Amino acid sequence: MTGVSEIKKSLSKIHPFSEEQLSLFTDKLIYKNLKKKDFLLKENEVSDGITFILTGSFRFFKKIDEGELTIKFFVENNWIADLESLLNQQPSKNYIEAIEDSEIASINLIDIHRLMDIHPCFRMLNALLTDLTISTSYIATINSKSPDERYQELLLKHPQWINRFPQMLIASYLGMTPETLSRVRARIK
Amino acid sequence: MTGVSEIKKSLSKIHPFSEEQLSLFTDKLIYKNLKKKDFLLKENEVSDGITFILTGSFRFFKKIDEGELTIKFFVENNWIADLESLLNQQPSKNYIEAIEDSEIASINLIDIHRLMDIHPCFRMLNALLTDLTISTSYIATINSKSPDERYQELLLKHPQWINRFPQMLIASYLGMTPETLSRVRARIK
DNA sequence: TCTTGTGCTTGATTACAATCAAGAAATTAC
DNA sequence: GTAATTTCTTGATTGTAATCAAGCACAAGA
Repeated sequence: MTGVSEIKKSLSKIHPFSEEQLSLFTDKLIYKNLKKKDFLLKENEVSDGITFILTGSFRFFKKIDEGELTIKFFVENNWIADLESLLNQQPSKNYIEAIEDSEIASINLIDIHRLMDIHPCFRMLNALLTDLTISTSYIATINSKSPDERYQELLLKHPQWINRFPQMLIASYLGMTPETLSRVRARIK
Repeated sequence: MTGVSEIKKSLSKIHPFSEEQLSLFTDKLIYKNLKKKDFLLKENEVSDGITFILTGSFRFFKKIDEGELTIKFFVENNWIADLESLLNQQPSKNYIEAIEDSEIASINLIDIHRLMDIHPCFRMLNALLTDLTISTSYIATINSKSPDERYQELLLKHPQWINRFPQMLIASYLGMTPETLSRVRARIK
């Protein structure tokens, strides 16, 4: 039970790869278990590939002054990476940390490039990158909505996150203090 | 004078393409002139390629409620695109508008793919995508710095922008009202 | 089991940017 | 070149989220 089928399913969504091609890809995967609070990537490290989350969850955050700013959450059956660091092979400005104990499978950038060289169709893997970008919607929400609206938007888009992750992290993601989030919650439900 | 040399220079920065390869690329370029306030991309359109700015400037923004949120500025000798729309070929949630009269050269996504199929080294074009992402630093600044600090950071990073673009756009980029920016400027210099 | 610590809530206060408003300056249009 | 429109500045006021603070709930650890 390596969870390889979920990975193949994920790849099949972006392109109708043949079973043989899928296996070429999954043969390159490196499996790992991370404990809660382990880091997948730290500031100044260079991201060396992309990681599929088999089980568990992660947060993508940035250290600022004394605090931390949570930029994204990632849960099982999704790919995760620091795009800025990965594409230009430059030191990351961010952290990726396991929120829960997690099982992951990673593929190296070098192996991805080799695959692309062998089968041009693997350039379709680029489509995976979209989910790794910071969406303009997120910025718009943070920037122009009230705390109440931001929370309600999260309730709509990712209701599962709210009970799964500590409120301080949710608050950080929504760009407000834990106190404010607590009051928002009291107001809303 | 097509400005093709600037484009070759830009490509050479990401990979040592041969002169022949560079020409294969530039042969596919489509040139165009845009007037101030013309749109390169509008909401719900699907981005069909990437564009090199030969002269002029653009702003990447999103409509929110009654207003607009400027997310990025782009000036000459840089590539521009809506990554989210381009990679997944989905309708854009954003606008790209010329701030000044501009000359541009665009290459189609289909042509990029063809190039990648012919010469695997063209997969290095992916490195161009980094500049098109929204950086976590931007979010951190918007989210955790005071208006004064945000302005000073812009003074350091992009001093040329401040006189080149209208203050209402700068204010929108810095996530504050034009009134606040005006007061910040009065305080700071 | 008790202790220690972390996370969450609630309260009081404060700081500060948004808003509303009006006039000046600058740009655009005719 | 003048009029018209938009942008920028300055002022007064207000709303609201951050901050500071204290107590509670719960979990982890000894």
